[in-house]
Amino acid sequence: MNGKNLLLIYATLRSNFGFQNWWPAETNDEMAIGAILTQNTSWKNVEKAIKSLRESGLLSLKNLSKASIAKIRKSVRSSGFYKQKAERLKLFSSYIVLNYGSLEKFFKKSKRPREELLSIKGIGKETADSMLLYAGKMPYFIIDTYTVRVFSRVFGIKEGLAYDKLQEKVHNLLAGNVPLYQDFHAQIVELAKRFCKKKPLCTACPLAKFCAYKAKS
DNA sequence: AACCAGGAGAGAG
DNA sequence: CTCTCTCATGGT
Repeated sequence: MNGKNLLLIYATLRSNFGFQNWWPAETNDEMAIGAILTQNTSWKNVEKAIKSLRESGLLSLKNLSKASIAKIRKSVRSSGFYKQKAERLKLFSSYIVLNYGSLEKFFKKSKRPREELLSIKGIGKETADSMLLYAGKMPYFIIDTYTVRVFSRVFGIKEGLAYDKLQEKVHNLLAGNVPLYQDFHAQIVELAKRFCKKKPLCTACPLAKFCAYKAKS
């Protein structure tokens, strides 16, 4: 794995799938809310929850921070883990609103935004990096389960490689390119959904000719 | 009808 | 530090 073949992988994905235009959100608040709701959950189920939040006027951190847990729960039930997620939305929104007033001010003023997000209960590395990359426009490459699976198969790196180490590796190879980080992650998700499953579809995979992993037929 | 989805936290060893 | 368990709805 080096900068050159990493870019080749991206170029190949992009030419196959086209620009993905992630994250599908109208506002930064909506983006951050979606990041919490999609934890180990399919995006389709998240969309229903977001729609319900919008109809209840809860699709902003300010309103979420003022809403009751019971009301939030009703809107986010379709996204699964709804009790946890209602609490997480409440905690996160309250933290941002009380300490900074808005998400935009948080990104602008926080000295160590990633560490600060990680200190909030319910915000882990992937959720934090998603918010930083797509809402904050900051260069944090997201390492999700798909990224680990795709990179381990394509480049032969071990699946156990820790989040921060793999992220550091990518950061060193693709220095601070926000639009690239954004679309690359989206492309990886698209590839994983279509081809790089547990039962892989390598024969049809656009990365087959570069990939270290070969399916047993 | 088992399996998985754009994870995180807590506890055990 | 690395497993393992829990949280839970909805689509295939």
